Amino acid sequence: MIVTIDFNSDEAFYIQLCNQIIFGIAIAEFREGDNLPSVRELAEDIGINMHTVNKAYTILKQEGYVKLDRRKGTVIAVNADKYKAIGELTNEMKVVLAKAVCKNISCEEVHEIVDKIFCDFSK
Amino acid sequence: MIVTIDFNSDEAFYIQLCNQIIFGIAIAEFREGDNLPSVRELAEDIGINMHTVNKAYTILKQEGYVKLDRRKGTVIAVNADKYKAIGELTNEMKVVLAKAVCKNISCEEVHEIVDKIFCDFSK
DNA sequence: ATATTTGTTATATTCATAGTATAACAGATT
DNA sequence: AATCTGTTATACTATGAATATAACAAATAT
Repeated sequence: MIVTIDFNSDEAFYIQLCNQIIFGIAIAEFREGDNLPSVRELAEDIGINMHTVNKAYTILKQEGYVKLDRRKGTVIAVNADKYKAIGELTNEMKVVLAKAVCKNISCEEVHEIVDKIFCDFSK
Repeated sequence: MIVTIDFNSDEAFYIQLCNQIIFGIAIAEFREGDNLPSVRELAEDIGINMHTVNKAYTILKQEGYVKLDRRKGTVIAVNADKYKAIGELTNEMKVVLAKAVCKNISCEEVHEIVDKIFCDFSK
């Protein structure tokens, strides 16, 4: 998978990295057990500092998307604490859906968007 | 509506303000034409600086949730550019739903969460 | 008319975070 | 022994968040 950085974005580099790797897992381009490039290698590839990549990896580890394997390095390992995940998802959705309601987007229209996104992930 | 600030949150004050006011519109606690407290009054009430409140109001104006009425001050006025709103909603949902997919949350479970949140808004 | 309130703008300061840079360390591999 | 992994420490720069004081134009109220 090709990880890229938008240097003009107002989003922090380490956030962009986290989101792209999570995206990669969602579309199954990264699979359980796959190892990510080393912090130094990835930093070199995309032209940013090693510590910024390390920060992203550390967060992904805390949030249960990867783990450290002393043999391979950082590998994909999703800790599916579903109960916790649903709670976090609900909170994030509240903010997003409040905007939708303000803009007169209906519940049915949201469902359509959800279906479309899920469909995109599985192909 | 009572606007509050979580001083221990890692979210910026002005972001918290924006989200709460958007929330207030979504649950119809704020209605079209209602006027918000003045920047100085609200800042005084919640114990933060005037400019921080002004920053939130400026963003809400840019994103089409309020407008300036020279007579009343800042009033609720939702600019429902639905086409644009759906595009923004879709982008925000992609990030949130990617996490959901990683954590094995199904499309149906997301629909249930969406319904529950929409239900909460309309009461 | 005068005083007050509205949002807005300008300037300056403090503080936290993001990102970079160089260096070193413990485990594991080659 | 040399090389790779993530990790930690320290230091620096730049940017944004939040505060503080001050002033301005437009509208309102007395």
